[in-house]
Amino acid sequence: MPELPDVEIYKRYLDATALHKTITAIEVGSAAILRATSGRMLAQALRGRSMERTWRHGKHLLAALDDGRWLTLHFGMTGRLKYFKDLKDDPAYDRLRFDFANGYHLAYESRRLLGEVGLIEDPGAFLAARRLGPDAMALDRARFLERMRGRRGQVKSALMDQHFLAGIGNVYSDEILFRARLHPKTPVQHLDDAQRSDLYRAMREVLQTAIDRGAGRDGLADRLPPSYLLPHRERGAACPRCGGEIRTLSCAGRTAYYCPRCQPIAT
DNA sequence: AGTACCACCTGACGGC
DNA sequence: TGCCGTCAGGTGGTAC
Repeated sequence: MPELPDVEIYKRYLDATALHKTITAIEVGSAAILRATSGRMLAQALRGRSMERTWRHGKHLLAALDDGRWLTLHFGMTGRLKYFKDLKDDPAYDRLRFDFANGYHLAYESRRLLGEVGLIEDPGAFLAARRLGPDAMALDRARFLERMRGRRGQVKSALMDQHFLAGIGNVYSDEILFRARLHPKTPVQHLDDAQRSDLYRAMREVLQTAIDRGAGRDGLADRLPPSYLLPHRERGAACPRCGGEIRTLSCAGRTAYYCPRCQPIAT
């Protein structure tokens, strides 16, 4: 479930491995992840190029090529990156493989084909076309509160709405609401100033902690503080705060996990 | 503007 | 054993 912290880790991984290396070829394992481009177009555009720097906005990872164009990577639900030397280490579900002049390879892996890789000219236009909201970690408190002022509906829906805020999905929104002690269905318009500030603080704390503890790699739940909901995010588990039973409900078409005692419904 | 629902996709899992 | 429905969840489209 690559959300903002996971994609941030992928960004750092790409920065540490694949930057400034000449691309000699690409191998398209599944054209389904290429929407607006084709394997042939992509191969032609990338051959001889290198990625020079990266940018993350929400769940999107953008890589600037040395000719001014940009590669866009979105990971859907199951996407990740793997840098490796020996082709026998090529992961299953490798959908797009970059081959570099140094003999190494970078695989864009995705079991379910819900992600997307593309080639664009202008990152600003790309983000605007998708009507993405500001990145959740790049947003200061004043701007967060300002956006919240015009918002109605369930607080969990707001956190997950990429047009409102970019980067938060189902899993981290549960954690943020748990830490802020807010019921997922609390109407935004019923939150007072103190609650909105708490929500902002919880959002930053959760996203930063997940980044610091190495999101995007297996076993994150074991590395998070035991007081977090994520290690206990399953039906029937005990709330790490009050010992009550973690419950689920349906919100914005997703399954939300929460503690009914710590996160009472506020109306 | 916000919500509900569907589709996309693949693998895991429980029921029978 | 093996078939089948359901679920996982990010996104985008549609209808209301």
